[in-house]
Amino acid sequence: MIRSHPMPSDADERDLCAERLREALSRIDGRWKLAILAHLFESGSQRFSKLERAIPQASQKMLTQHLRELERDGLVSRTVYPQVPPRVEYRLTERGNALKSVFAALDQWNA
Amino acid sequence: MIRSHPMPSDADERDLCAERLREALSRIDGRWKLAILAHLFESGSQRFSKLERAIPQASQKMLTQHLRELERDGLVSRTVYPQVPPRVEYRLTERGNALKSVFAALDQWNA
DNA sequence: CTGAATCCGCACGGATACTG
DNA sequence: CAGTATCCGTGCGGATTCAG
Repeated sequence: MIRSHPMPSDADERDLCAERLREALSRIDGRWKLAILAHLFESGSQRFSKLERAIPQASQKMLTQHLRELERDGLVSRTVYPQVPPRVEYRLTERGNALKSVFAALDQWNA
Repeated sequence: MIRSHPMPSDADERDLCAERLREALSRIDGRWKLAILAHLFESGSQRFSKLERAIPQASQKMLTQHLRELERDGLVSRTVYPQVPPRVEYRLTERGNALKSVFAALDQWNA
């Protein structure tokens, strides 16, 4: 008989683990995401124009796009203050802050 | 007077740090690198054909290419046994093994 | 001020065929 | 067995323009 829910083999476990890690990495993958996160780590919260001036090499499009992805993945929160001119603040979520330990491990490995 | 070797500002430090982290990440970035590393973590050492069968979704080209990059970056060592048919073994270097702590941190964050 | 929309080039990865 | 070599499609990121 062929099981509809076969026992996961060691190979399956390993491959799934690699896949999950890749998924995790994909959330911080992007030309300017680390730079964005670094600025938010340091300042707690930044409005859009500040980030723009802080990372001048990044185009407006990429900044917006990366911020949207970071927001979608729950690493960054976006707050719009209803006023003119518009004002939007980005800050790290708890999950975003939890990345510190990952970066610490990575930095240590890198040294 | 304009210094030829200006003191690095906090901003410079941060940006450089982000750059270094990105460089570190780039070494494990690649569609199949994590899968390769996972197999090597588990088995210690694998020959090319074994990896090929273990990761059938990856094309031969990508497997070779990623292995070359992992070797160039000092994560994996490549040993050729001069015989016919040829036999090549890949194994993790110390630096490659040291990635375990990074993956552990990443996995914990991911949970 | 904070975006959205569009066009474009290039690098990455996939498919296939060939080689020592 | 363990690769090269080649072609090709897609997606990411950059530059520019428009909008609320």
